Amino acid sequence: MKISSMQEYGLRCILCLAAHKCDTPMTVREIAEKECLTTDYVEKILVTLRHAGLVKSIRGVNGGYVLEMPSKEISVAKVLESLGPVELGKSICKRFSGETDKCVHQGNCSIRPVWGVLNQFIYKFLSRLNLENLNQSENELKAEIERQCI
Amino acid sequence: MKISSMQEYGLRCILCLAAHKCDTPMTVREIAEKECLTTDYVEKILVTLRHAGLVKSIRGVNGGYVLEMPSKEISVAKVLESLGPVELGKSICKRFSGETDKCVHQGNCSIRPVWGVLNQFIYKFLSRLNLENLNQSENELKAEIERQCI
DNA sequence: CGGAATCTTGACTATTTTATCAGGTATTGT
DNA sequence: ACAATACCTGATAAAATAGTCAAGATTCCG
Repeated sequence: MKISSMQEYGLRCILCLAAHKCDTPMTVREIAEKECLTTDYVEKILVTLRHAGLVKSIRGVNGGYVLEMPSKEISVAKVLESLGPVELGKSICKRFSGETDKCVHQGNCSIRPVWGVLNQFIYKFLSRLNLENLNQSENELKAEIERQCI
Repeated sequence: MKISSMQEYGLRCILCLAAHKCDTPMTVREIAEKECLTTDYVEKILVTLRHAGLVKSIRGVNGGYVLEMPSKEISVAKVLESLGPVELGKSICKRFSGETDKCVHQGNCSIRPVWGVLNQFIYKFLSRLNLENLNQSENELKAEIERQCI
């Protein structure tokens, strides 16, 4: 059970933009240096985020990337979704091994509700969190989440 | 965000064993047929489950696999854990990209609590569920989970 | 005993996901 | 205009995951 590295790194990159207070856009190189990633990889991630409408690019000298909207309006769920699937069991029930072209449990699958409930919780949780929330110290955030969610 | 196919298929296979009421063990072939997987793949999965002490094998003619303990005592969490990681962000904070040998956010990572809370919820939830619970119709289970968990 | 049924193992191949590379295109400042 | 800066794109390489194959070991039964 894991998130893809694109999702994790993408979240970090966009968080970089959210934390960047200056008016000037942030270049790919700056983000890459901050996160210790290669510029090529950061590039790729940002292109995906741009296609999802979460960041926008400014070309030319002094160009770079900025958030498309205020950090408060960008939920973690949106960021992760744009970089890959967020639901847990979804892909499995669509991939089938060899012999049949539909899930053996089509009619009655007792595993489905397990993923269902988890997905619902995960999605709700990630939708409530936005980049502004994440833009505070680890301890503050932890406290806030625990107060709010448990 | 996804579970590995080994985890999904492994859960299905051990669920097969749990649902198998006869005294005789179930052969790899029978499980494979029921789940529409190849015998080789089922084999591989069962070996893993055996190493985790969740099933035991009986060799020779009339052999096969049986649960190592009553289905009530086997939690879904244990099954999934034995087949791969269950925690979400764990592997990411240990994999690093290229340039440094430790996480850039070591000291103060606001993403960590996000995975932390999710992991805690997921783990609790999957620990409460056992194979006996799953061994009922989709609708019954769904009702039970929703009553209990939300 | 001897062979059929069944598990056991490890190496191998295929597919998907990650990450890099290199060459291209757009924009801006001077 | 033009050179510098920075985004854009598609091909390719590397690594991880998924799935297959083949030969071996163990047990049962006649």
